[in-house]
Amino acid sequence: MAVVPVPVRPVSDPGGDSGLRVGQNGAVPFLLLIEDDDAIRTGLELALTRQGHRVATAASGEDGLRLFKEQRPDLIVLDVMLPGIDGFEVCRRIRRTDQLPIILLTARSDDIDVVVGLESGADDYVVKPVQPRVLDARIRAVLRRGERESSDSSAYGTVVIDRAAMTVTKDGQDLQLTPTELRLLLELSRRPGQALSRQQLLRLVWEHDYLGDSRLVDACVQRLRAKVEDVPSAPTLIRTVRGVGYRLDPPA
Amino acid sequence: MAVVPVPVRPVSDPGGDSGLRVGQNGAVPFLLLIEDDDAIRTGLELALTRQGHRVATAASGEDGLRLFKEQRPDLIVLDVMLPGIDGFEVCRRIRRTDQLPIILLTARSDDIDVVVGLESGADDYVVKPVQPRVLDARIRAVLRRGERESSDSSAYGTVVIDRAAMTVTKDGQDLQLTPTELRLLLELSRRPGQALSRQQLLRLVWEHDYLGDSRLVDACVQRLRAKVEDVPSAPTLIRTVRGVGYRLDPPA
DNA sequence: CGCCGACTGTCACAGGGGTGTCACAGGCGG
DNA sequence: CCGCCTGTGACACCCCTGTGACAGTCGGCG
Repeated sequence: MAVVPVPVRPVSDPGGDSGLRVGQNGAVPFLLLIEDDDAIRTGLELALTRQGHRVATAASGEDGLRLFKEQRPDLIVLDVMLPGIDGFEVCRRIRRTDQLPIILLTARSDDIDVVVGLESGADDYVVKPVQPRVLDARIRAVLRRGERESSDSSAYGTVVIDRAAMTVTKDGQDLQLTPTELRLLLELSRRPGQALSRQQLLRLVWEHDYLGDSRLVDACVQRLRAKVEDVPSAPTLIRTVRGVGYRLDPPA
Repeated sequence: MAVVPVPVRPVSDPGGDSGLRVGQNGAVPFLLLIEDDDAIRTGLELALTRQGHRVATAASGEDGLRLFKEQRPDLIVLDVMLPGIDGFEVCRRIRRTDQLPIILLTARSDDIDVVVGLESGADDYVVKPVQPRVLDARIRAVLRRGERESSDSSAYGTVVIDRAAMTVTKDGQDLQLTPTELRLLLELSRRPGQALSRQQLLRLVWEHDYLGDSRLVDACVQRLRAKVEDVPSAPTLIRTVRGVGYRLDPPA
């Protein structure tokens, strides 16, 4: 029986991405709000700005498309009922070339509209009236999804852990970790800076409660250090916490 | 773990066709539906199956988590009100280790719930009662984000995969791949650089959940390597990820 | 300052498990 | 009827892994 020992990334979210994926970690999201109703537009702009976004606004589909091309926002909040070209069409035109997240905003709550909206390429569909904090939550959810897909690897100095490829590289070249070593490193890297006891590591990596004392964890840590550390005898990544266990130090 | 009274149905397959549906955006989505209400669960399972998904179901949070670990679905539809651990908690636990899309499903439409739900890591939040076609549209919208826009042809060194022509060439001349070999290579190439477990590959290429251990995948990989690799005994394209499965390396 | 105990690092080795490989039989279509 | 593809089981090999013993190190205490 071939038990898969390490969590495998779901197949539906592939590794790299070729589209432009803006909105980095930490950076302030830059939104484009396209809405023709002055009151709603101003109100939402204010609310979203308060919640920490940068907001550009447009009052028509044409303006919206133009502004989109100029400014390259991270996300678009798009009203459906617009004079001229409507929201669905704006959405489709943008989707012909770009992949950025689009949230449709509408007063119509017909199910068929939801389906049409989502099929024209939108990522979410929100019905007015909407609480600003709800819209904010949905914006963050959509942005979060994008970040997840583009960055599923973490770096510790020159050591890079790629969870999708299930590989660990150091100075760009592949470290040939064994399955157990990889699991150990993945579990440690899931909680950077946090000390994990041998007991915890046994449960997490070996999946059995082991009360007896053996040098199992130590031996595996040693082998891992031999591959990961610059100077295995003076480890800087996988630190020993005396009396407790081990801890993976985040990069300085 | 305590035995849960409600039986867990592993997988229901949308009947009928099993042709080469690798052409466009790939395989049938595999969903996990976690919902304790029998009527709703059965209804949604039927509806989603009709819409072309493969669906596994669970009636409690515990069952859901267990099934999730076993089956590795592409997406989870998760009821919030569950006996035992609730949907929010299930969501958070899954998010501790995995990135797959999660859609929360609930009868409560309080704004605060939406915010809490999305912040616990969900990708979308749908209020019951929901039209199956709306849920389907939202599922597809969420999955669409994760799909890499795969071009019609991609090159891996001297090996060129032409999705339109459904041919694979090496150094310009046609490799006569068998249907299964072709599907395997196409599935791998849809996620370059991502390690896929044998179980995932069985689901994607052979479309059945096979828990027993046979050398099926290995044998097919071997045959594929014999045709694709320069030195089949030292593969550079289809790499083995020990303890996990296989991975198609993107060109350097 | 030095001793002592407890904890940790290190290593070699034997056993086991995962993977590559192959041959064969059944299935399916030409 | 024939040939190709495909799934299966067997088998060997190699690497991984757990274990125990021992040495080295750290901290505490007198």
